[in-house]
Amino acid sequence: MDSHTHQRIRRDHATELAEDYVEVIDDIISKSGICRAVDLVEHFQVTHATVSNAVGRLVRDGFAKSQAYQPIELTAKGKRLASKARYRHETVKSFLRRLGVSEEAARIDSEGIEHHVGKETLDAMQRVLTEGWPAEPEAGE
Amino acid sequence: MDSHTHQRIRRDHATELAEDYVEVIDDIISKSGICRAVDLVEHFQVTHATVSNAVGRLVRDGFAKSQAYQPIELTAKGKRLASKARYRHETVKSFLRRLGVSEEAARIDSEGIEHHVGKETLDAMQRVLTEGWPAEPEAGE
DNA sequence: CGGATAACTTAGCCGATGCTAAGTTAGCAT
DNA sequence: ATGCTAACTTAGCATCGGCTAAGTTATCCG
Repeated sequence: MDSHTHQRIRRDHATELAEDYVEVIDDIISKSGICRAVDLVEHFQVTHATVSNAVGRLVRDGFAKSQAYQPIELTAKGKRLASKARYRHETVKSFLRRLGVSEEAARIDSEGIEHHVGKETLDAMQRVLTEGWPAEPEAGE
Repeated sequence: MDSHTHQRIRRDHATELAEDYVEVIDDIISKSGICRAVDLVEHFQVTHATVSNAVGRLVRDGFAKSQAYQPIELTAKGKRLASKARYRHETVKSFLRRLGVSEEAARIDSEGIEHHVGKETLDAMQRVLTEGWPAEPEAGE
């Protein structure tokens, strides 16, 4: 295992929460028009203070815009991240369903897995969804 | 998405580093007889101080034993966690290889994914490795 | 045996992500 | 219009996982 792997994992962790947030914010805006902090409080089951901090980081990093006591909006950059995250998330979840995993387990595991799936793996999963399983390496039993 | 999912993900994160550490410690002990902090420094590409803190948490949580300036050992609990982690890790990596992902990408992605794979998903991956792909849902196109 | 050097620990810092408690603002209802 | 309540922010704290810098211990070599 090379020396860069763990550094990549640490870097992934740093953006995970941002991805989760923008994905959920985008979702809530699609469904109900606006996204308030209280919606995120409910969704993530954390306190208002935690959401306030997290949204502050999103704004600082250019993913969201917000004025005090006003609904949260995404920047273009935030929307791009959201749709990338959603694509990965849905691909992983559909793939797990296709693998035979239950809806419940696929929902839970895809949340955790989506942030660690590189392009190659994602493409392989997508290929299964559109073209079926790859060939067996041997004459199968 | 239910309210417990993100709490589970947060809980997973808390044990991720412990899993990575015990897995690597166990590995190094298998290969060279003893595991020193400096081996972990090299492996994870972090400083001695970071390793010292991390090992302190492992000891505190009952996964490892260590005396100052002495090699690190695993407790029975630590060894159990290590072999669980290794099994998951290898299953995920082999599964990705079978999916057609390159050795390099499988190695990297399996590192991140292994911590988020529940029993059901793990079993499904294992089944593919031993029995081949599941049936297609429809008459394929 | 006595140093030099490598290995390790400790102290103190930072940022991320969580919390509680307390203060502020917005918005509705009377 | 005033006041209540819900929504939000701010302050201050903890833990984790990084870091640097400085101190301590072990070990090996001459």
